[in-house]
Amino acid sequence: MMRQNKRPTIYDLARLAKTSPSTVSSVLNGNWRKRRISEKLARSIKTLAHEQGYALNRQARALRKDRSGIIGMILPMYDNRYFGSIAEHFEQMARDRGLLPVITSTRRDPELEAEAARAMLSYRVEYLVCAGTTAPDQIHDLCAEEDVPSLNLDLPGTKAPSVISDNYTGAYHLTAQIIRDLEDLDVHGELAFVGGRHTDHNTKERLRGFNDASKAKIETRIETCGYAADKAYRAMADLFDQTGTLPSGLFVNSTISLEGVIRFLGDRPDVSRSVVSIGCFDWDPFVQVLAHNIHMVRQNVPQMMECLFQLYDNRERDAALIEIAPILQLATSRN
Amino acid sequence: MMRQNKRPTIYDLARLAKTSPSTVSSVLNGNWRKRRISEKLARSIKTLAHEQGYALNRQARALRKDRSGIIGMILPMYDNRYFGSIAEHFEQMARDRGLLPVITSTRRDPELEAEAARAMLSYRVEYLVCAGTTAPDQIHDLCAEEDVPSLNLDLPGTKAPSVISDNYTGAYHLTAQIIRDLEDLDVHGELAFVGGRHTDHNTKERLRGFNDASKAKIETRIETCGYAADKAYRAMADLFDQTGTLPSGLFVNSTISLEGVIRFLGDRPDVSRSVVSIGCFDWDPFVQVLAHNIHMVRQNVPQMMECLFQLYDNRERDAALIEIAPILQLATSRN
DNA sequence: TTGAAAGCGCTAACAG
DNA sequence: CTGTTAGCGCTTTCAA
Repeated sequence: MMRQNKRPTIYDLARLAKTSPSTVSSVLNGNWRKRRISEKLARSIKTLAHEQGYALNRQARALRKDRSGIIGMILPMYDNRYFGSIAEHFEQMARDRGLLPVITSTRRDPELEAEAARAMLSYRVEYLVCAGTTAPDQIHDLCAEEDVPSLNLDLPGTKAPSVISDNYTGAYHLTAQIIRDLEDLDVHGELAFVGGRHTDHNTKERLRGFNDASKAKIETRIETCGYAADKAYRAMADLFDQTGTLPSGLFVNSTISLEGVIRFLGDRPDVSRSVVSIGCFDWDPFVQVLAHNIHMVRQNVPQMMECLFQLYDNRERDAALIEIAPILQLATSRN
Repeated sequence: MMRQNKRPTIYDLARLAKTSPSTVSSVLNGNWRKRRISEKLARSIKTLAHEQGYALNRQARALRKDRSGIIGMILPMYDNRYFGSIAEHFEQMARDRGLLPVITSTRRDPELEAEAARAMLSYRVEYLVCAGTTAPDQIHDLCAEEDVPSLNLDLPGTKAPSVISDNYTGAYHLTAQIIRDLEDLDVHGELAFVGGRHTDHNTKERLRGFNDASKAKIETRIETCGYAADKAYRAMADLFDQTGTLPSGLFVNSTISLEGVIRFLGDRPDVSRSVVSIGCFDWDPFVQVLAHNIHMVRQNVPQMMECLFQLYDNRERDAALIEIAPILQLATSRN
C-alpha cells in the first residue's frame, strides 16, 4: 500500500491515538515521565508513530524552542590532512552531543567567511567555530549581534576563546633540528622560511621560533608568500634567482606550501642538491613515508578538539588563548 | 547604545514602518515588484531593516514554505584529495544555487550512513547526495519515504541517478601500463591487486579491468582487504608470507591503501626491491612528486560534479549510470 | 494524568 | 497598492 500523502505530524498521530498533540509530543520527545503519562499510553503512541513512519521535523522544533540544534564550523579547505582531521573529529564530537554539524570551507577569504557565517546564522546555528579563518574577530562580531557564541581554532582571535597549536615552540624545535642537520653535514649555507602569510598569527609565531632558533647561527631569508602550492613554487624560484643558489635548509610553513617546494625541487634537480635539510610545519603521511629527509611537525588534533569541546560544554565566552603542543616527527633517515 | 533584546522580526519592522508584516516580508524577500509596492515604501523598509540589523530566520521560512534550502551530502572521509575536492566543489555549486550545503562523513559504515541521512532528513534537506557511500540504495529508501530525491556519486546505486568514474577503463589502462613496465624491464614476476572491497561496485569494475588487461599475460593475486592503510599493510605482509616474495607489479586501489603499501615497502627494504612497478587508482600530489615510479589515475572531479548538478538542476530522479573518464597520470620517471 | 490553546517567524491567499 | 489572517509542526504553559 503506497502512502502518497505527506509525512504524518503529531496531529495525525493524536487523531489516530485518540489523544492530544501535546501528549504525543511529550511522549515522542521523552519528557512524558515528568508529565506522568501512563506507561501504556506512551507505549501505544510510540508504536503508532513507528507504524506510521513518523519523523520529527526539527525545523519546527527549532522555531518553537529557539534552539536549532546546529553547530557550525568554518575552515579554509579540505586539501590537507590537518583540516580533514579537524572536520572528522568535529563531526563526531558534535554528533555525540546530539548536534548537527555543519562545516563549510571558505578559502581563507574574509568575504567568503563573512558570507558563510551569515548563512549559518540565518539557519540559527547555536555555536560557530572558526578554524583557521583569516578574520575570526569579524565573524565573532557577526555572531555577537545574534547572541551566538563563537570559538576559534588553529588561528586565534581577540574576542573569543581560542585553541591553537604552540607554534613558537614547534617552530623553534623544527628549526633547531634543521640547523643540527646542516652542522652534522658540515654545510654552511643559508636557511629559508617559505610559505604562509606574515600577517597571520601562526606564521608570525613560527617566524619568531624560527628566528630565535637560528639567531647568530645562520643566515636566513624569509618568503611569506601565502600558503598556496603555486606561490611556494614561485617563492623558491625567487629564492634561487636572488643569489643564484638555493638555501641549504628549508622551513616550510604547511604541507600545501611543501607541495610547491617539492615540485620546484623536482623540476630543477640541477640546483636542488644544495638543499640538504627540510622541515615542514604540518604533517602528511605520504611525505613521511616517501621523503625520508623531511622533518614534520604534526599538530595534535585530538587534543585540540577535546579542548575546544570543553570550552563548548562550559559555554565559555571570554577571550583566552590555549596552546596545544604539536608533535615533532623526525625524518626516518638522513642522506 | 546596546541592543540587548532579540533580533527584530518583520513584525517589529512593520510596527516601526507603520505598515504590515506581509508588506515587509514581500519587500525583504524580493517579490514586492509583483505586489506593486511603491518604490518609496520598499526603499524605506529596506533601510529600516538595515538600521535595525534585521536578519531573515530561515528556519521559519523553511517551515512555512516547506522548503529548507538545504542540500545534503554524505561521504566516507576527508582523508584524501578526492573526497576533499568533491566537498569543495559541492559547496561551491550548492552556494551558487542559493542552497546551504551540509556535508557529513560516515566512514563507509552503513549504520552511520543511515543515521546521518535521518538526521539530515529531520532538518528537511531538499536533496541528498551519496558520495562513495556503502549503501546508497538504503539511503535512497529513507529519502523516498519523505519524498526527497537522492543522487549517487562515485559509487552507484540502483534506485537513483549515479555519476561515477569509468572504473573499468581506468583500471584497464593502469594495469596495461604496469605490465608494460615489467616487460620493458624484462621482469617475469606476478601482479597483485591490493585494497578495496570485493563487494563494492568500483572495486569489482576495477578488478574486471585489471583481469582483462592481465589475462594470459601474467599471474595475478587479489587482496581486496578493505581501504584502510593498516589493512593494506597487512595484505602486503600476507602477500609476502604466501610465497616468500613480493609481486613485481602492484595495482593499489586507493591512496589510503597506497599509504599502507608504501609503509610496508619502507619497513621491509630487503624484500621490497622485487616490486618494480606500482599503479594507484586515485591521486595525491605528494605521491606524484615524491614517488617517481608510481602511476596514478586521477578522477575527474570537476566534470563529475558538473554532471551531478546537471541532474540536480533537471530534477532527475530515475536510476541511470553516468561514467566519467578518469585521467591516467604516468609516473614522471622510470627506474 | 491529559487537553486546549497560544505562539515561534515567516509566507501567501484573499480581501479590500 | 496594502493589510488581515491562517497556518507550517512543534513545545509549553495553564487549566482541568
